[in-house]
Amino acid sequence: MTKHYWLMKSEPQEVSVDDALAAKKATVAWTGVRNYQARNFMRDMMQVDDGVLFYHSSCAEPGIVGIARVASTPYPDPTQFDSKSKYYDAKSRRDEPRWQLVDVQIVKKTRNLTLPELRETPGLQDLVVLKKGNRLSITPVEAKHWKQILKMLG
DNA sequence: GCCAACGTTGGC
DNA sequence: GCCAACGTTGGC
Repeated sequence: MTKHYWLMKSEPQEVSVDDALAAKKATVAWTGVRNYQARNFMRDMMQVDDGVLFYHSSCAEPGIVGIARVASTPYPDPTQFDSKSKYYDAKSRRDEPRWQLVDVQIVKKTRNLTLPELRETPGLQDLVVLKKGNRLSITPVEAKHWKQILKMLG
């Protein structure tokens, strides 16, 4: 099957690229997604070894801060069953989990390729995350954009 | 803190 | 099924 590419947003105050790097095998479970479209990307589209742009959002300097990969097949997000978690979902049942996630492994920390820099780069206008009003925490990235961004990050 | 944009909920 | 109200995201 064809390899896909993704941009995944994380708030650095929750899980930064450094937090992910410090984790065992530089791998984190992508917990907390509670949007159906983003979930569907993880559940239905992602495959092990898909490319991931690790993006910091809701912070002083939003931007791409690392290259990562999808490191697992989809499985139920454990936080949906944890009543102490802010991601707890009382309507989700163990025999029919509502929220699925994948593990994401950092391949390389990069410089911060900032949002303004992305916006002014010719050729990246169609990057989904740059579209007006976009709020999706996981967006597909076209192969040509992936290649261009990797080149920019050296 | 503001607010545009969008998703979800629930009354009808 | 419609749609107003409400909640959330996320840049600024």
